[in-house]
Amino acid sequence: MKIGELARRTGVPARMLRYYEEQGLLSPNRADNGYRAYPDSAVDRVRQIRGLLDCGLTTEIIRVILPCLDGPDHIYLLPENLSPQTAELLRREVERIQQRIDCLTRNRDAVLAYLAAAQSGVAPCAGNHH
Amino acid sequence: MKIGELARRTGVPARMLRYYEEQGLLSPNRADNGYRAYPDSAVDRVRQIRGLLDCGLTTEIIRVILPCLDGPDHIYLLPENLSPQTAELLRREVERIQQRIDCLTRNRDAVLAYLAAAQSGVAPCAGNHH
DNA sequence: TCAAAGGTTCACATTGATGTGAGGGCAACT
DNA sequence: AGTTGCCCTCACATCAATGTGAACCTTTGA
Repeated sequence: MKIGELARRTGVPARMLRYYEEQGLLSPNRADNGYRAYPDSAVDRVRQIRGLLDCGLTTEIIRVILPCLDGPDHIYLLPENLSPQTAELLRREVERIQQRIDCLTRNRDAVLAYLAAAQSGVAPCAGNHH
Repeated sequence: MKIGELARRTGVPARMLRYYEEQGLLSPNRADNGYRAYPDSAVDRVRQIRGLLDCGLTTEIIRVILPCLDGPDHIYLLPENLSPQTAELLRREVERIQQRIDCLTRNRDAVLAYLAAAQSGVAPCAGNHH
């Protein structure tokens, strides 16, 4: 598929798709005319990228962890693909992801608790003095 | 405590503490000489802010959810503090936080699976062809 | 008293992710 | 053929978060 359709199907501006390519996150083929040709799988991949970006990961980090997401099925674990350094980097990144999950979970629960308290009419000093 | 100590204790540069104040996330008192005076609780608050920033939230959103984090104990739910619009905004934000959690969890698991597969020597098509 | 350390404001620079537009080629349809 | 729409590259602008430094005042300690 061409860039416009991918943009439509993902909601991500074509400008960003080109940017992600520049950052090494996408590698579309080129048609004879120079147009980018994306496989169908690109839709999911772009969604992955956007999700991770929204979670505060940088393109640099995403580039490292993206190869892990092609499913653990057809892994092609060349030693140069997963050097000990890369593995260590990945472990560290999992650590940081876990911290983010914990942080978000804590804050989600706090906000939910706040909303619940508010909704159950625990409004002490103003508003509903009947 | 003064800004330098808060910076030391949180690892956040003083510049950023002033910026967070400008964004309405911190409101230190001022001493007679004009120096900012932070309460001890500021340490935790700054950690909250940093955590949420790292998770991709903006200062604008953090400003909205920060009041929820002072513990559901001493909530002072004035109606102007939690208007229906604010409540709705909070619910929507919880939604987005949940999406982030899901995304991070999925990706964490994928990376872990990848690492596990790599470590258990499942390197199919290259490297160890004996 | 003098110097060093740390505080203040103000302002400009940078970085990463994005917006926007110019200038030009390719493709499809009337 | 000409128009419309999509693609290309290149470049400059923007925005939020952050770095950096100047110019100046306050506290601290030799």
